[in-house]
This record gives sequence, C-alpha cells and structure tokens, in this order.
Amino acid sequence: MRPPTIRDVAERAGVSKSLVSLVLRGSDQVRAAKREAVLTAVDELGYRPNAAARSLSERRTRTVGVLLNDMRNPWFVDLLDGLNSRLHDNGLRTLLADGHLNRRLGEDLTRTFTELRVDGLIAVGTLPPSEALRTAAGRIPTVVAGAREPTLPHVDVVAGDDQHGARLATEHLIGLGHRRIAHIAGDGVVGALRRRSFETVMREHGLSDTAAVERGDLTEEGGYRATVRLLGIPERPTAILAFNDMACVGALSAAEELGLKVPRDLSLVGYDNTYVSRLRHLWLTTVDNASHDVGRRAAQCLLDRIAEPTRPGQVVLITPTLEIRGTTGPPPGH
Amino acid sequence: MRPPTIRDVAERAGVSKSLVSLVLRGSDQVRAAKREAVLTAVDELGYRPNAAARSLSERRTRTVGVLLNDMRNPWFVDLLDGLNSRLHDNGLRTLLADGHLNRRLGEDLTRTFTELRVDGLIAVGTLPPSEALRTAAGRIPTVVAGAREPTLPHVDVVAGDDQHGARLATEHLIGLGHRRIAHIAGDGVVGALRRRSFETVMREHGLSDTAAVERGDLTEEGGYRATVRLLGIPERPTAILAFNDMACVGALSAAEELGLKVPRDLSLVGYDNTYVSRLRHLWLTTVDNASHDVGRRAAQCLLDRIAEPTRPGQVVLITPTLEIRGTTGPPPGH
DNA sequence: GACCGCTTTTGGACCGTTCCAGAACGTACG
DNA sequence: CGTACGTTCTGGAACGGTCCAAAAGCGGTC
Repeated sequence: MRPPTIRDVAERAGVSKSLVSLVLRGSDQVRAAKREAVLTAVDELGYRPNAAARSLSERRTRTVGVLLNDMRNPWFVDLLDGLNSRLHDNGLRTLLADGHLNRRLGEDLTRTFTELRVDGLIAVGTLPPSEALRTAAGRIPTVVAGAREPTLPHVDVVAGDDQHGARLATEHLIGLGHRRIAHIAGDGVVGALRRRSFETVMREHGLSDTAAVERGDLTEEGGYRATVRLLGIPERPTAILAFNDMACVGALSAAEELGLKVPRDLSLVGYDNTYVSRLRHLWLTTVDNASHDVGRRAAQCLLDRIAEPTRPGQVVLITPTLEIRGTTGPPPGH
Repeated sequence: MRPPTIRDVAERAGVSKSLVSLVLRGSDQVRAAKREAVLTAVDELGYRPNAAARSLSERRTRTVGVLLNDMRNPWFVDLLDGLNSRLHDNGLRTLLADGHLNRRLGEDLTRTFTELRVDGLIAVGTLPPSEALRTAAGRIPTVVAGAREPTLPHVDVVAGDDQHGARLATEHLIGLGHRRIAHIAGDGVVGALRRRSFETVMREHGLSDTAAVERGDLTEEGGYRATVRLLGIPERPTAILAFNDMACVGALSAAEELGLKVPRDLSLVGYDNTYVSRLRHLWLTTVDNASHDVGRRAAQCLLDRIAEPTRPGQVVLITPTLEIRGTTGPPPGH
C-alpha cells in the first residue's frame, strides 16, 4: 500500500518513466496523445511526486525556510504575506519554524533547515545572536527581514527605516504642540536607532532638555512599568513615544490607572501598526512599517542572492508611514 | 563547493560509508577508536546529513506538517507549544504552513505536505472544508486540533470542551446575579456547541425568556456590531457572553461608546484566554481552553495513529477553566 | 531504398542516504 | 591447529526521481 511512483504511472500509461517525468515537468516535446495518457494515469493512481527524490536528483528543494523569532507577537504576519506571495510567484514554497518554541527545546532550527537543504533562509525579526545562524548563512543564501541584526558577510537586511519612523512620530507630537515628550526605549539595534532618532529630532527642535528616555522592554508589562516611572516625575511628559504597540498598550493602562485621560492629558504613539493597535478600544496612533513591502523586498533580495550568492550584503530600508488614530492630540491647555 | 557527503566523511576517517552511517545513528556496535575518527571527520568537514536522501531511503521523514488556519489570530500559540514539545520528545520535527496566506495564492498546502511525505498532519483550527484535506487524510495520519470539524473516517479530533466552557461562563454570570444575558454566537460546529450550551444553562435556571442570542462573527467588528444591536433593545442585557476574545473586545468598545461602564453597567465574558484578553487595559474575563493540553493530547493522538493508522477516529475533549478578570461583576442595582 | 534531419522516446547513470547479507577479524575451545 | 562464534566492518542494492546521450520514428529528397 505504498504511494505510487513514477514507474507505476509509466507502466499504466504504457510509456517509459522518462516520458512521465517529461510530461510532469511540462515539456512541449511530447505528443499530445501520450501526454494525455500519462495525465490520466497520474489522475487514476493519485500520483504525487516524492519531493525527497526530486530534490535529491535536482540538487535543490525549491523551498525556503523562514525562521520566526516568536509567534506570540504577530507583527510579522503582513511581512510573511508579502514574502510568501513573491516567493510563490517564483516557484518557491516556504516552510515556517517558530524559534521561541524550539529554542526552549534546545532544538536548532538552522540545523533542521540545513539538513533539509533549503534553497534559502529568511530570518524574521531579531533573533538571539547565535553561532548557528552564522554558519548556516555561510552555506545557505540568507536574508534578515524586519530586523537590523545580525549583520553577517553575505547576508542582506531588509527592514523598516526606524530612524525615519521615529522621526515621523516625534515630529507629529511636536507638531501637536507637545514639548515634554518621553520615549520608552527597546533594546538591540532597532531600539537604539529609534531612540537616537527621537533624541535627534528633539534636539533639532531645541527640546533636548524636555526629552526623557526610559528603558522598557518589548512587552506590555515593560511599557506599563516605564510609564509609571515617567509619570511619577515632577514635570511629567505630556506625550510618550513607545518602542512598540505592546509597550504602548502598557502605557495606556498605566495612564488610566493614574487617572489620566488619553489623549486629553497624555498622548501616546506606538510602533508596528499591529492589529492590537487597530482594536477600536485601543485605537493607537502608531508607526506603520509597511511590512508587506518589507516582505516583498526581502523575497526579492533572497531571489537575487540565490542567483548570485557571493555578492556583498546590502541593507534595504523601507519608508514607514504614520497612522494617526485616537491616542494623540494637543497637550493639555493648548 | 558542494556540501560534503557521507562518503567524504568516510574517506577522511578511513572507514566505509556504512560505518559512518552506523556511528551517526548512534549504534553501539562500533569500536570507540573508529567512532572517534568518524566524529572528528564530521566536525572538520562540517558534515550535515541530507534529509532528502535519508528520508528517501528510510521511507519516512520524521516530520509532521502543521496546517494553520490563520496566523492573524494567535490563539493557537500555546497549542503549538504543547504539540511541539510532545512531538519533539518522540524525535519528530514540525513544519508550519499558514493557510490564510497560501489560500489566497490558490496554493494547496496539503499538496505540499503530501509531496514532502510528512509522517503526519495536524490541522489546527477550523479549516475551510476542502476535498484536499479529505484525500490527504486518507493517505497521511491526520489529527484535527482545536476545532471540531471536519469529521473524517480515520481522523482524530482533539479540542476544548466547548459545552463545558460555555456552561462555566454562563453559570458564572448567573451566579453573579445576572438574569438578562446575551450571547454573541459564532459559526461552525464550535459556534453551535457554545450557543446550545448557553441556551441549555439558561433554561436550566428558568431564564429562557431573558436569554438573547445575536449572530456575530469571530472578529472585533462582528462583536461590536452585535453588541450595538443587543444594547439597542428595550430591556437590554446586563451581561454578554461573546464567542471569543476578539468579539468580546468589540463588545467592550460598543459598551463604552454607548456610555456604559464595564463591569458596573455591563458584564462581558470572552473565550480563548488569548494574550489580548490578558492586556491590562482590557483584562477580560474569559474561558481558558487549556490549549497547551490540547496540543499535547493532539500530539499523542498523532503518535498513536502513526503507530496504528486504521484505528477508528476518536474525539478527545479537554476540560476548560474559567479565568475571572475585570469585565464581570454583579448586575447594576444588585 | 538509402540517407538526412527533425521530433519523440528510452535506458541507464546518478543524487546521498539506509539496510542487509556476508566478509574480516579476534578469541576461546576442543 | 582447525573450528566455532561473537563482534566489527563493508560492498552493493535499494529508495524515487532527473538528466543526458543515444535510439527510434517519421516524413521528405535524391
């Protein structure tokens, strides 16, 4: 009761296995009658080619592996969407693996994908630095998407322009009349970029003295705690730019608990335009990273790199936009 | 510059390829000295076995395919966690594929997994009914997790006990003193089960007359609209049981817009205990489906079914619990 | 009818593993 | 010393495809 092979099909259609192979790969060198015979045999037997055998012989898999950092925070869904559609157009399928789950198990996903001999690798989001990724990138064409690190020899990076995004958000707040603005900073290269950009813009407007930065993390909890600290200082900020939407939701909760009304008493800006920010009840003003474009460009980069594996790694930045919703307004008494 | 093969390793270590194979598969029939030689050769060459060749020869892949309905609503993350850890313990790796993305592309994921010859298939969440899944399930051991459909000949179903979950929630509301309780219903088998259970419990308490049901869908928007309708009727409900957390968030927004304070004027219960319900700012009372357990049991079912593919399909229900948070309280004037 | 050139079809090598039957090697025993 | 018997090791046949060189088929021409 094994699945039928190409030889079974050949026998049934009364031709050689080579001809079946030709038909299945869409050759036009086959007479219509035989093609027909092969196709009906395929149908009758319910034949499906064996991907392992095929890739062993072709020496490629037409598959790219996608390493997700953590599925719990679904900011990357649009990115995957863009990625997938572009790769699909070029005959490549994608397989996902979630890092968070497997890291806990001590399983190395790059190893899995290396053994599968995927044609390419996409790392989505900031992955914990690992020797494994470095060696994998040395063998398999690799692109980092939606993150700025790690930077490795022959690896492209496609991400939103964090500097520009943070600028958009900060200038929006300044434009509304805010002066005392705080930033809840994230970590890693992305965190540093957004933070520095915030500080630069504040300086450009002569607001360095009223700029505050509080370390948070990428979670709601972190945003909450940071906001409690920020709102505890004497001349408290009238606006906060959070590192991401999650932290922004935390900030929202903190503000409410302290009896502040958003945006009347406090303006908040998130980052990523996740669906959480779109929930009517939250309705966060946020920076949209154009993730779909990031995904598409990452796919293109990977295709180019597969064609020419040794070209120097490049950095592609996608311009984000500001999504103004309900959590920003003029400062109190303006 | 091809990746090294088992023969390269053998040559370097001065042994036959068969011996290398033995060492790599952990045989104890190998003398320590040779084992050592093989392992250092593996190391020096950076050898990684070729999964395609291995699975072609072994006639299995040690891989199970996971079909996700839609990643946009991450209720299934805990489920995957449980699934993955149990499968990993049994030497199986998992590969994910997101249905939503690929459906749009007209790509058939069951086809992909069939061609890969995965050892098993897990369908997570309610997938749109498809002939493809039916035929796939006929060839590959398959388990449905976190959904109640489709029911197919040799397919197990592992899910939360929706009947019990809806009962817990309804009785919680009744216990708080609510009489006029509404339900925002979802569709499919799961929707029907929760709805019927809600109606049954209301009847048991002699509250059939004050029970209302409004059709929603699984989105925030659907929950919002349904709630607007529910709160528009003369004797409006003092509590709403929503089909899921998303719909519940929509209900929350609607209540707020109509000037009702939750839970003072209106109690709300969600379903799924997603991380959205855990956001401090929302803090929804909700039903926890014990997804981690569902995942673990689904994995076990799959392992059993791989061992014995033709046994009759069984239905395993996991008992949910109620997670009481901030959106439920006694009715006004109680 | 032999020959040519074109299209269509085929057999067999190969891809990198596992698996199995049997070879080689020790060691103990009669 | 020959033999029997474990323990280690090896060659070659799968596994199910692709690819290529060569064979076969088929008008048309001389």
